[in-house]
Amino acid sequence: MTSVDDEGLPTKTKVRSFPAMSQSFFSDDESPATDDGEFEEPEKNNDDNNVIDGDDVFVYDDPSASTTKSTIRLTKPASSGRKTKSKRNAASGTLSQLAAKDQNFLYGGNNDIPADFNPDVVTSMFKSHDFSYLKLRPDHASRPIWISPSDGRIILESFSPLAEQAQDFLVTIAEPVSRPSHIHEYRITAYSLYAAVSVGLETDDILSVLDRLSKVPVAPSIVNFIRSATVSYGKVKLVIKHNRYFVETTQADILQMLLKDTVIGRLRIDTDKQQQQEQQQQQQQQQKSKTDASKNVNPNDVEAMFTAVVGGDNELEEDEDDIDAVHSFEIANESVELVKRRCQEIDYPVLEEYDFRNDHRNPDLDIDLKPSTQIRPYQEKSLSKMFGNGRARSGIIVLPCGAGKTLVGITAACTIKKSVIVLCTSSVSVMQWRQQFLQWCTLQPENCAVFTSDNKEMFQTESGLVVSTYSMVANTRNRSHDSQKVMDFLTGREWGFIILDEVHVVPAAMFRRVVTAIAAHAKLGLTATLVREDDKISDLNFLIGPKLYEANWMELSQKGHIANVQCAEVWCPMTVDFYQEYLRENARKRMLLYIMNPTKFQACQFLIQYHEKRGDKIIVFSDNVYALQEYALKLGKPFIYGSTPQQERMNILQNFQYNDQINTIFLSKVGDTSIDLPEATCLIQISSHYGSRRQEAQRLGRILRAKRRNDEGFNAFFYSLVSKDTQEMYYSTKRQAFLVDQGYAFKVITHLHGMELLPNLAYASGRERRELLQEVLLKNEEAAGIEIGDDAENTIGRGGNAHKRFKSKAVRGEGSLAGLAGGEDMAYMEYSTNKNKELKEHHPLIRKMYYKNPKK
DNA sequence: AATCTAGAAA
DNA sequence: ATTATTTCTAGATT
Repeated sequence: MTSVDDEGLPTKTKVRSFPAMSQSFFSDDESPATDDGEFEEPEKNNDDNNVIDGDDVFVYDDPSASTTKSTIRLTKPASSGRKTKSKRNAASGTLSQLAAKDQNFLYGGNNDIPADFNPDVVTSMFKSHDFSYLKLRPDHASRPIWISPSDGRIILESFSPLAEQAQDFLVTIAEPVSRPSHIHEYRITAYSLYAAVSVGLETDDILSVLDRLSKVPVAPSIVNFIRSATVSYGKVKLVIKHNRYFVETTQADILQMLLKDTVIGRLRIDTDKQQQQEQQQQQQQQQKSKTDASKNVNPNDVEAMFTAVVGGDNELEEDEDDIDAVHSFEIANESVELVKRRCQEIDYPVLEEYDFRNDHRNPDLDIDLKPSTQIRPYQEKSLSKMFGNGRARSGIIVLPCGAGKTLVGITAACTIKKSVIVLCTSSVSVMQWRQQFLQWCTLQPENCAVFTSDNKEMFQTESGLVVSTYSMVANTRNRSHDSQKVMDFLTGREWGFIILDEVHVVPAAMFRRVVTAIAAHAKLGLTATLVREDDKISDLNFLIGPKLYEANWMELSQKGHIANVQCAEVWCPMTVDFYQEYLRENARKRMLLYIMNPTKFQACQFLIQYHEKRGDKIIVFSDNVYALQEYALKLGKPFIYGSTPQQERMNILQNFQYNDQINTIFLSKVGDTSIDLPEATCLIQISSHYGSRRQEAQRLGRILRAKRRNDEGFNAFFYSLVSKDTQEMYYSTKRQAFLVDQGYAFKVITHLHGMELLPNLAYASGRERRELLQEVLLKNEEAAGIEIGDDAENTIGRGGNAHKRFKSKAVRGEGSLAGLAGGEDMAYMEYSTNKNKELKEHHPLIRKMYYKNPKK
């Protein structure tokens, strides 16, 4: 059953590529091991290897026994609570790491943790701790979770009868870390607890439910952690009054504490004299005491701080007089972010709730869902987290693409019924949001304004909806006159509600400005992928609010809300020629070589043909524009990339959607965002942006909304084509991490059965392959800055980009322009011969060395 | 009014 | 540690 196509590959390569995926354990449908004693290795069933549709087309690598074993060992102490010494040496990792095929070791050479292992992803929980002292409860088998006493990590057995309830509960109190099929991992953090309490759970509820579900008694360390994290919640509020921000608390001692805080105290600003409120005098007093305190007290000296607070008799007396009074001080709009961040650090996360029903200062907006609008259960669930106590809570809702994020936002807006502002990433989605609003609810078009570069409207009524882009609002550079007018309008009023589409972009320095620029009582962030490759994602906690709800992709797919997707990674061996060059070139040039790998091209061609026959609509993604054009032109398929004019794009997309003859399109990065793609059922990825998990997930999302999803046994397909033994394999693993955490299992396909038999297979002959190689090398030279006039391919593309390139060429001199006019073939010839010479000049010994050290 | 260009930013 | 590619807007040009 297993067949590996290793023809023509260096021996070294063959050996190193053999260890296969370890996630087979998780993707197997066999029931996981029980709790009594040793885990049993799941029986390997070779028939199960052929997963896709039962067709005899794809052959997968057999899971290697050793890898599987180490995987199983790891899960055991997690679910049973018993950990023995012998198990500590197993490689460690989060479940995501375990579930993903661990390709890192391909480069590490052994099973030790490679040096480039990301410590954020992998914890040493199973490696350095011994939990065998924990006593299992007699009825542990019927309890589904286990909690690590050291770091609040929770392991859930998702096959337990109680799993579904437990999952609902855990999603509320903890962050989902990884949710493959059998074992789920969560983590309790201060912020997740804050979110839990903010949706209405009491400390004792949390503890008692945890205790009921846990296989071992909940450790005192965890109990303490939960108690201390939840006790200070909700004491500090941030409210907007007349478009200004106030920090509020009912407890004077907390106010004292905040004012004495080194960060927050300084950010307090004097409240306007005209705006005097009853607590004005109090504030002055407190300010005095604050300055006193900060004079005398070294902020680093906790002891002194404490006595300063306790010793301040006069304030305390005052406070006792009016316990019910609200103490507050004003902060500037710009300081909001700082204050929120600081409050979180000192464990007094600010509460941002909007009591919209009792807000009579801001005019209501006449907006309601149309009666025909249906809300799905999970959408309702996410909204119930937001409006849990009759108020609007700021936070983030995470739903996969195609699951109806827009409708969630609209429903929330219809609940609050105040002026709404929607921000999204591109002007295309601006129009979509507007259209969706008009489609799903009773909002009148005159209440609905759009603010983009070529459309600057304001609503004339006293309340309404504005849709805009982040860059439009965040822009600080010179604005046009109209733009400035609209901006003044946006910043000069109070907004009831702000919807931030694709929130994961917000933490970027530029986009976070919008959060401070616009005063909104309630904020809702929507996203499918709450991950970034930098560490800024946690900033969302104080920029917007806690994560209110995160859908389980697998669950939605099982219930038919999103399509069921088969993910596969196709390993394409490099041809000998290409691998030789690959080993020789520097990192930058290597990329083109592994993307243009002829085997990969063939695999792509084969997959397209196979799926077109099945009647699938196929999208091929390539980040690299050169490769995109080469592939598309060679296969005679339409393609869209950045500089494809709008008209052309529409044309191609329309054809793709309705024309039976056009079943495949090629897309560059533009397909990731900003294009409203018609539905596709198959997706092939030939090149991608390094290790971006977000991009991978976003691309997968393109096939989740397929209408045929409810057909019996319908599957959508997601292929990632990877050149074997190249950098690409490493990136590929990183990219998949998010999806693997969502429970997707990537199958590894090492051989596409019948590919060689494909008629008119591209690059079947050695001559064609060499020509391609030369072309690619030529392209490399050009990219490195050598002037040659080989840009002819680009002009064939449907892009308006052509002129751009011509222009840049023209600057370089008349000679290259002449080449463009018709001499390009000559250029090819010339460089081809040069390359050939270079090839021969390499000493055989040197080549051998490269084989030995493929990393170099 | 459409189209292009530059600069910034992701 | 960082490229390449793409987007966005405002303003100039046709």
